[in-house]
Amino acid sequence: MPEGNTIHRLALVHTRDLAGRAVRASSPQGRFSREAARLDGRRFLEAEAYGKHLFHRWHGGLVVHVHLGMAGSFSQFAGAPPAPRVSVRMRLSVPRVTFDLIGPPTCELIDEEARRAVVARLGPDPLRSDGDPEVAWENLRRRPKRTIGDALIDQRVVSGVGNIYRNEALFLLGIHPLRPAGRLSHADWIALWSTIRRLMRRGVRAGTRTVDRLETPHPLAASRRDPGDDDFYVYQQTVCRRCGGALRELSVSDRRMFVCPVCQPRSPRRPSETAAS
DNA sequence: AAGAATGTTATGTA
DNA sequence: CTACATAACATTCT
Repeated sequence: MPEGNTIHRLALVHTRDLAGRAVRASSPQGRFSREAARLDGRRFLEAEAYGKHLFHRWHGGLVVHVHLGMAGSFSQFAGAPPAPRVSVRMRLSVPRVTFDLIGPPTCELIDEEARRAVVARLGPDPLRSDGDPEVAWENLRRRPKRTIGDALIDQRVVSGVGNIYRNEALFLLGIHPLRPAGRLSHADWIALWSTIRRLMRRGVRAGTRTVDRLETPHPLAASRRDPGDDDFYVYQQTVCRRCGGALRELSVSDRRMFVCPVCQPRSPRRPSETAAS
């Protein structure tokens, strides 16, 4: 699988809910717009992933912008679609398979300028070849008092990191999520960046990342609550895999985190790092 | 069966 | 301008 900037050729079959009604415009967040519905029968040129965002470039400089949100996924089905849902159905031009976009995602038709505006608000993506850890490091240093756990899922700092990745990455590096970002050394950050990238690559392989997942025919691996759950080091676990002690559960940025109080000290272990700011 | 969950954003407050 | 909190969104799983 190529590194970052993955390009796929797609064809949009239709944009309707599965009951056949035109996709509705719902909340400001759930932007299934009528414009998107007008895409019927026309073709995408390419698709690109940036962080958690998908951009399907299209004729006339238009771009279909998709975000899978929290529960969203591309699901594959054979034959008749399941119960009526709001969905966007697309057909890949290379493997001839139909996918449905299900969940509370956004799907909107934008132009190239708006696409650039979306990307401009995002921090570097560790999975992309243009993802620069130094840019993220600067983003981090601009917010030294924030906790690293909070900063990691801020898409303006780094893009693509969600709650599970931050849990796993901070555990692997022995960093407490409540440690202030300013207490991380540059070396800490570089290690964190590559750990995140490694975890993301594994996620892609397991089928948790949308665009790349289309290349990886493992539909069963797609559900997070399927067998893959056992692969988590700390997320939703109770015992530390490193020291065997009990994990603690705490809320960071209003989301659950699992932390080993022994292996993830709140202050850096080495006294020399206390000078780093 | 009610509640929580992988995420973002609009809104308010400090 | 930053930061923190809250609710809302649609769906699935516990």
